[in-house]
Amino acid sequence: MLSLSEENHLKSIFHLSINSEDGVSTNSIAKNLNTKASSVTEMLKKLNEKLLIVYIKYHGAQLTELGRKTALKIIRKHRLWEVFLVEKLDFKWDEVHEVAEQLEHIQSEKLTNELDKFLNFPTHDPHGDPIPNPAGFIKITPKLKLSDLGIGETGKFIGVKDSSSAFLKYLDKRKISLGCNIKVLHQEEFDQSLHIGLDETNLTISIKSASNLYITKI
Amino acid sequence: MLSLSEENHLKSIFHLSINSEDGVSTNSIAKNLNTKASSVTEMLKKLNEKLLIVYIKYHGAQLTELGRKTALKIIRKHRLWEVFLVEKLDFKWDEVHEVAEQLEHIQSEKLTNELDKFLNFPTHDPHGDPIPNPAGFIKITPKLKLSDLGIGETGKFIGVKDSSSAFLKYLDKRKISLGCNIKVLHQEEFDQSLHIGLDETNLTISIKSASNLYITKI
DNA sequence: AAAATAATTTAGGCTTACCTAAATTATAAC
DNA sequence: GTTATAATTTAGGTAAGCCTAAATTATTTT
Repeated sequence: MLSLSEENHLKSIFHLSINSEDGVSTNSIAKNLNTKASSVTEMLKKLNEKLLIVYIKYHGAQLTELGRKTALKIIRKHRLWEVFLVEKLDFKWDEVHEVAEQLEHIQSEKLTNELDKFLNFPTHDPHGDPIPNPAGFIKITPKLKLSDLGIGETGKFIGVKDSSSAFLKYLDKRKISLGCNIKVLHQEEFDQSLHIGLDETNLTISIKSASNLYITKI
Repeated sequence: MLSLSEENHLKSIFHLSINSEDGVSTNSIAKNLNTKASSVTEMLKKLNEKLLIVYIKYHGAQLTELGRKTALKIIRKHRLWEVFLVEKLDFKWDEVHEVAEQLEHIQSEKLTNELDKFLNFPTHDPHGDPIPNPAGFIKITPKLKLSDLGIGETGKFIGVKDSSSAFLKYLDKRKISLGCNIKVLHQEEFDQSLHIGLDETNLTISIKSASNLYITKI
């Protein structure tokens, strides 16, 4: 079993890996975790010993397959809890992170899988990020925005990019809620604003708003 | 903010206080937490400093009002999570404890109170123990068993004493589930078994089973 | 390519929360 | 009320996870 700090380092390396082909640097991890480089070095040695990363002195760290799976299991929990908080406990999308950071470390496979079932096996968290399966498998697809759709296409609303309270209120007022289907009906030439069709109503949103909505094609 | 270990010590002292008028002994806490007396002594000094307990060398510890409230807030979380696990995630009553031990340490008042609301403000956990309110207030009432009711009285089923899997299956089969109302219709003189009325059906249960069911009078 | 700068690691400390063994105090037995 | 026993505390040590400052290695500049 991994310590809280080990888990956090793994997660950090995973997230930082996405935008970097080779090893993740000591400094970037330190910045990410709000800690010092020397502390990170220590931890990298330990994770290397445990075969979770490959660490070469002065050349950063890379996750092994085991490390990747382990990180994704933690991320799975994080994202499931985020869905729970938003869908069941009325948290706003910008309030969930801090709590999910704690909940992701709870150790109980049964808990995680039952939660998954209870939430009806969600595929994405409220920020539009995909939820790994129990084995730590994830299908990486580029995040699609509503503004990426062509006329006539339909997308399922899975998350927001900017989760400012102003934007969330904007969505609330227009009854645009997580999971609803949005069809792009027409685009204004003048300002690129989009006419969209929701379950019941049609409405117009700015291109700026549209590029703030993550969707999956249907 | 308290550390995990501080929280566990407080909780332990609270539970051990119930069956002892004066201070809780160092040894009993050590036994309860699976740790050594010397470690407990250290912690008692610290909790005393923080005004959570009154600790007198060689004479054990007693919770202060602050310590009691603090302990009860942790216990509130523990019991709410137990309800969640049983009611929403299909955990059995004997599977919840280990997970609730972890969940009780999550820090977020919003989370706790939203969970409470989501669960519809339950008054008791699946073991029949009362759930403190957000301020850490609890009404201590002796645990009432179904076997304590008189003929004609009705109780709400709030928990079990022995949560062996055999007994839980017994309840399942008879559709006796948490929260249902049970009316005592008649008692056999021969073996003291009870005829009881459930929401829909009537049935007979042994006195042994009846004394294993915690209820609140209605 | 040497020098300057930046990144990283090492060395050595600190705190928390444990531990064992020895010393001290309380309690029970006589 | 001593004495034996049990409970508790103190002293001193360990591991994890953090830190600062100094030393080392990489990288960038010139």
